[in-house]
Amino acid sequence: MNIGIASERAGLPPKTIRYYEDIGLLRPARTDNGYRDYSAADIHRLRFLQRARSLGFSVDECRQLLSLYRDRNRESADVKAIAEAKLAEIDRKIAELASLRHALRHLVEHCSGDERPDCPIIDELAGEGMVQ
Amino acid sequence: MNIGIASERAGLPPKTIRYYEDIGLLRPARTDNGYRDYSAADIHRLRFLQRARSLGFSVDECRQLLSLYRDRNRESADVKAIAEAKLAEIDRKIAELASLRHALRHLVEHCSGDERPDCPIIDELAGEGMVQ
DNA sequence: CCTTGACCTTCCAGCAACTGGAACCCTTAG
DNA sequence: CTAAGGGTTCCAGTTGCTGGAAGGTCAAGG
Repeated sequence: MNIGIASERAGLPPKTIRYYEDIGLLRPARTDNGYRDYSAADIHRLRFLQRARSLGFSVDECRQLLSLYRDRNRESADVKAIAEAKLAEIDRKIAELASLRHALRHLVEHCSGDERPDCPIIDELAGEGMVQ
Repeated sequence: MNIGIASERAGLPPKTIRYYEDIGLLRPARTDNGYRDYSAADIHRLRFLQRARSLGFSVDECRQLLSLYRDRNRESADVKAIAEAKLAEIDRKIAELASLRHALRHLVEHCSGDERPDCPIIDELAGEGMVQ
């Protein structure tokens, strides 16, 4: 199966698929003319990657998850640990964004947003504002 | 004032300050020996950048804000527009992370996390799970 | 048989926003 | 005189792709 079809089936752009091969996430066969030739198992692997990436796992975490996937003797705790670490990371990011949002919202609410030059947002950025 | 002191005063690493100069965000004087020489105004500018960056503005948005800062005839609406766009972007990111968190949380809760190999997280990633 | 177009290949560069490191210069204290 | 602790430049690497150039391959149509 050529990369175009694989791309459709996996829901990933061809460029991304080649990139994943470059960094060693999969190694499809080649036909005589040098074209990549994807098997059903390759597609499976690509879909696995697509799902894991869209769940926020880094490429390196995907690598770990793939090797756990192939390991018939894995302990589910190993997988859970990765997922939980990712969950904690997502929580941290959400908290950070929420606090950012809070500060920015405060500034925006105090700015008249008209044709006059007085602007509490600029004042705050310049270090003269009332928000710490 | 040397870059080390400027770094302390501005709360930015020297590397970052040099980088900001590289991309044209400021242009400090130089002393005879070639060292950068920061004025009080330079420090002010650096602190402005530090605050704006930590509020989530991109370097390019910082550039716009800086030019609005220097423009005595600016309209506060211009600044407010940038801040509001950033706020909307933050909201989008939070929503995306929240949905990610939801999906991941669901998976983690269904994984026993013990020494057995059965793992709903892996199953889902492999496309055999019950979560869409 | 030739061409056209849609594929495919490789490699190189660039995005954002720094960060690390090498190789070197300047200044000052012991 | 030397060593430490500044400073300088430039190059490379980070993450996860993405765009583009230059060229090979293949099937269909004139």
